[in-house]
Amino acid sequence: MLPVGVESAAEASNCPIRSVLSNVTGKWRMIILLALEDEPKRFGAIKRCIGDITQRVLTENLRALQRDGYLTRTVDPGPPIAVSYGLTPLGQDLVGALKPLVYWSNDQMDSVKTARLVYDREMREP
Amino acid sequence: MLPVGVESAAEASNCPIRSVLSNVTGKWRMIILLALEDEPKRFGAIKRCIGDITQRVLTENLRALQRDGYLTRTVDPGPPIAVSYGLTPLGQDLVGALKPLVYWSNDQMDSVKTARLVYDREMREP
DNA sequence: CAGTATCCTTTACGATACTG
DNA sequence: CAGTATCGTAAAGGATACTG
Repeated sequence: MLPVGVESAAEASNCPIRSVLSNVTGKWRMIILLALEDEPKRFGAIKRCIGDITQRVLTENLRALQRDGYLTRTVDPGPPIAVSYGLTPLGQDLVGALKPLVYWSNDQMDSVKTARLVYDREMREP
Repeated sequence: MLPVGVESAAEASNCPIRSVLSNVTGKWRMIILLALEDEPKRFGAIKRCIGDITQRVLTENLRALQRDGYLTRTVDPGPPIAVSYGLTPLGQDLVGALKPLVYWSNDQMDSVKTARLVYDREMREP
């Protein structure tokens, strides 16, 4: 396996997990990427598709994904203005690598929830 | 693909990404799981292996991973006390699903860093 | 429609000291 | 050795209002 440790702060930028993967994790980024899997979508469509994300946070996360090269941003000045976001080839590749993990999460959701119940019960009173 | 949207807060607990995967992401959890891939390790060994994590944060994240059923915690009361952490079968399975993504991050690290440079240059002055 | 701007709360993390 | 306790900082996110 690849090494997971670093000895200096400078070295952390050479760690793929710290420099690449940590930027895809977080609460919303995987969800946004998956929302664009099938076809490009406009800002409002992405927001409605996800449901529980605010406009400000969606904008912020779209920018970060665009910066890392996963998304394209296409502006059709209207009026009304229409901005469309789509996966780049790199983004499509990432989603491909991400999907096994998403399916795994779906398959093991019950196991994880059960584990939490057990832990919370056993740890409450010794 | 699985749906990524929710319409209520209660519904979010049925979303595998929100309820399972989001708990594995974050700055340290994948790194900790990978550090235990080959064999169980004691607390101090994990800390040395990762390098740039504090004792408090390591404890916190180990607890969370244990709670979700990915880690076992075995205490050998000393003195001196020795606490060993290892992957459960569920945890091993998760690491298996995680590795393709880690290798992908390693392979595409340069692409991502280049994308960031391009974005930062182009967005500085229009 | 697709953002910004502002304000506020929560969460994660870092640093350090102390303990069975 | 493997924590816990305390304190402070920084990043992420939520709510709401405003704009070209």
